[in-house]
Order: sequence, then C-alpha cells, then structure tokens
Amino acid sequence: MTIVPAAASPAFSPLYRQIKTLLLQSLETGEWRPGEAIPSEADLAVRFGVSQGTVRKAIDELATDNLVVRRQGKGTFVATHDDPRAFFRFLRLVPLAGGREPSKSIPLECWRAKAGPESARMLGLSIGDAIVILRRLLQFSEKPVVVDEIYLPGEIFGALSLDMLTDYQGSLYSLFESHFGVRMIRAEERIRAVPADRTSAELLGVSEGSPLLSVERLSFSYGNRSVEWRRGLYSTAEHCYLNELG
Amino acid sequence: MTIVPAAASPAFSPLYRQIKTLLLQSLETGEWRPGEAIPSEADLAVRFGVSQGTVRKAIDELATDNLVVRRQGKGTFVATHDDPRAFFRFLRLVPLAGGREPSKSIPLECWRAKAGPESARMLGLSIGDAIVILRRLLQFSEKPVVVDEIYLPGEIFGALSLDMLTDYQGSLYSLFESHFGVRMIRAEERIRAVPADRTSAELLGVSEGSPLLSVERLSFSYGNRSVEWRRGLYSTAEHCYLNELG
DNA sequence: GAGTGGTCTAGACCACTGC
DNA sequence: CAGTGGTCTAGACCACTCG
Repeated sequence: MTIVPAAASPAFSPLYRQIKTLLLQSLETGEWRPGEAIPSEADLAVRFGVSQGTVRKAIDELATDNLVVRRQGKGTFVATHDDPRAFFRFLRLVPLAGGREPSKSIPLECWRAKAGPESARMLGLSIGDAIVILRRLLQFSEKPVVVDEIYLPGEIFGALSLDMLTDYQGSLYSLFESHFGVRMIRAEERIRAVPADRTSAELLGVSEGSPLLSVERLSFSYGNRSVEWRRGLYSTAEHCYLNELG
Repeated sequence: MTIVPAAASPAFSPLYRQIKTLLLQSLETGEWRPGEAIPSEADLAVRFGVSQGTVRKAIDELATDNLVVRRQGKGTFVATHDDPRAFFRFLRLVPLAGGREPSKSIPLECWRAKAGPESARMLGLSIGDAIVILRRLLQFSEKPVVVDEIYLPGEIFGALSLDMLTDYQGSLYSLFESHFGVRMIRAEERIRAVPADRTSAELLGVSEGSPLLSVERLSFSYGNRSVEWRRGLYSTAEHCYLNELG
C-alpha cells in the first residue's frame, strides 16, 4: 500500500481521497456487503495508518455519495436498495394531489435478445451481444401509471426470468442487488414528451396519441459502469415528475 | 450572542450549525452581497469566539447549499447568478445531440394583475394581491424551444417592465438579484406531458396538440420564501430535460 | 459501561493566489 | 512575500445504542 502524505505535487491527491478509493474498492469487491456494517472509524484509522479524522472525511464523502449510511451509536453501513427509504431515490413520480400511494410492479414479459446499435452503445456492449429485455407495468393505487422497457446486459442478468420477478417482493434494484450482485449507485434521466403509441395507451388506459412523459434512464454501478438502460412512459394525468433544484 | 457549547440536551444544536445560522443571517440581510468575499475563516473564528475548524464546517454546509463559493488562495464568495456557470443550475434542458448551444431569452409581454387562487397559493399571497406576469420565449441556436409564463409578487417586482428585460444582458435570476435584491436559492419543478395549445404551438413552431413538456417551477429565496412561480412549455423535438439521480 | 459516530479544539503544514 | 482556503493530526468530550 502506497499512501503518500498528501505532499509532493503534480496530480496531488489528498490522503482522505486515497483512503476513499481504498474503501470504494472494498465496497466494490464485496468485502462488506449491502446492509452490513463496515469497520469502525478507529479500526480503519489503524488499518490505514492515518488519523481518525482523515478516515472520517473519506467516509463523509461516501455518505454524501449515498454509498454508505452512518448511524450514530451503531456504526456505518453499506447502503442497500432493500431499505424502503431508498425506493423513491430513483423514482421521482408523485401524485398531483400530494401524499403517498401504494405502488405495485407487474412484470409483463422478459426475453433474451441481441443488442442493437442503441442498447449496445448505452450499455457499453458490442452489437449482437446477449441482452435481456424486461417489460413491466407500474401501478399506483391499483391504477396503471408507468410502462417500462428495461435493457440489461445478458452476461450479468442471463438468469433473469419472469417467475423470479413475479415472486420477488421489493424493488427491482433490490432484486438486482441480492440476486445478481449489482448495486446501482447513480443514474441519468432524459425526459421528453411523446405521443402514446397503441399498446402503451391501452396498458395505461389513455387514448392513443395523448401526451406521455418519456423517461430514458441510464443507470451506473461502481466505476461508472452502465448496467441498465430503460425507457419508461409515464402517464401524467394524476401524477407528475418531481425534481428538486438545489 | 448566545452560543451554547453544543452540550446540554433537548433540541441540541451543534455549534457549527449555530454559526451557520448567523452566517445565513448576514447573507440574508446583505451584510455581504452577491459576488463579494466574506471574511476569512480566521476572522470569523475570532468574531464568533470559536475555532477555525468550527467556522470551516459551517461554511462547508453553506458551500454545499450553493450559497457560497470557496476559492482556494482567494477567499469565500457569496454565490451569484451573474456567474455564467450558474446558468444551467436551474435550466436542465440540453440538446439531444449533445454539446452546448447559444441561447437567447425574448421577452414577449409583461403586465400587472391580481393574484388568482393558484398564484396566490403558490406565492404565499392573498387572492387579489398585486402580481406581475411575464411571458417570454427561450431560443436555442435561433430556434424557439421554451415558452415561459412567470408569476411574481407585485410588492417586490412592481417595477419590472418589458424594456428593462429587453435591455438586460444576462439571466433573469441575475436581473432579479441585481435590480430587486432577490436571490433564488432553491426550486422545485413538477413535470408533466401536455398537448400544445394554439398559441404555444405557434410560438414553438409545432403543430397544435403535439406533446410538450409542462414544467412548473416554484422558486425559493432565503427562509424558504417562495418568490416566483412559473410554467414553461418545452418543445422536446430536439432537446430533452436532463436529470441526474444521485 | 463499552463501543460507535459526532463535535470541538489547537496547532502544524501544504497549495494556491496575488502583490 | 503575506493571506487565503485545504489537509492532517492528536486528543478531549458529547450523544446515541445496546447488552
């Protein structure tokens, strides 16, 4: 282990960032799994041969990156999509009326295919590589609101099946995490307004051609690796996409 | 000044947060104006009778809240909307093709009115209070992309006029800041898909009824005071609304 | 009470800016 | 060079959780 005391110069990286990188590696390789506690700050300070304050600053950044959750008196835990509080981190849809609604995910189809130009580019694959495609419906208060089409690299998600999805309780990302060892940590969404096509209109209970939100999401795991691309069509008759601008 | 050393208990607030509150007050009252430097950390430490580390932590939070910008070697500066880098903080529209485009704001109309139920509720006014309404067009690469209708409290923005807007170089929020002493620090956007009405369709050069993004924005100044409500219709033929999910 | 994260301090030194 | 923010340390003490 080569830790430079933040001196020297060109391309200088402070100590706490080097520590952060080391912690990131341990997270990525699964030394500590989602939901588990990582070692205490004091332990890590000894392990890396730095002061507790330096470890602390590294963990602070991991916490603001949502990779880790601190709990005073208990410890620091690897973030997990199992936590119900994480549910709305990636789904920005809220009822127009306000409040929260019971939601339900209904898998429709799941099949294997070969990557076309677009999905290959998005997922960092070559054209023709194996992919898995999933279609599903999202309901709020028993009413259909979103149709999603989700593209996944076959190499990782080859074992995904409709049964698996139907049986599973919890969010999709929670399933990805527990069954495929893939943790989503960041995503980009590109939003446009489009007319409803025939089949989506039927699924969502709106008339063909009526305006829908098209939300394309590219999700990333560790190391900025894109591991999911999806396109959702949102009915905004009774819901809207809520975004906070800081 | 009553600074409690972060001891005692119920409703305990750490020292650095008390310092943050004091700094916030100085920002709000305009003791330091947008673009100016605030006193050095050492000076503030003396002024408040705490250690530099504590002041530092308070400023850290102000910096992550985008209220203040740190520049190593120079000082800490009150954030300003004049800074061109701040332009895309509130406008999340990007070209589908990627890259940046020259943009231009074209004021269309500006008139005085009385607050209706909706604008009163949004702006925290009573029905019938004076408001100012502004309509404008946003172009990218000479092509119209957004029509905005902006509602402002008359008490603050009574002096706003079309001439003022036409003459002004820079963003709207930059003008609000320099001419009206109002700094926007946060906003919420609610996004839906709607069919284009006749006049918006003409302005945006799309056909009536074609899908547009409806972006309703409520903007807040210090103390969570809502001081602007606007509704924008975005043509997403060649642009999309980009959102990063952390 | 032991163990964890959270706060606060005082002081040393580094990196960057501008005179 | 002086002045600024940025890093790092060592140590004290507080707040919270759990057995």
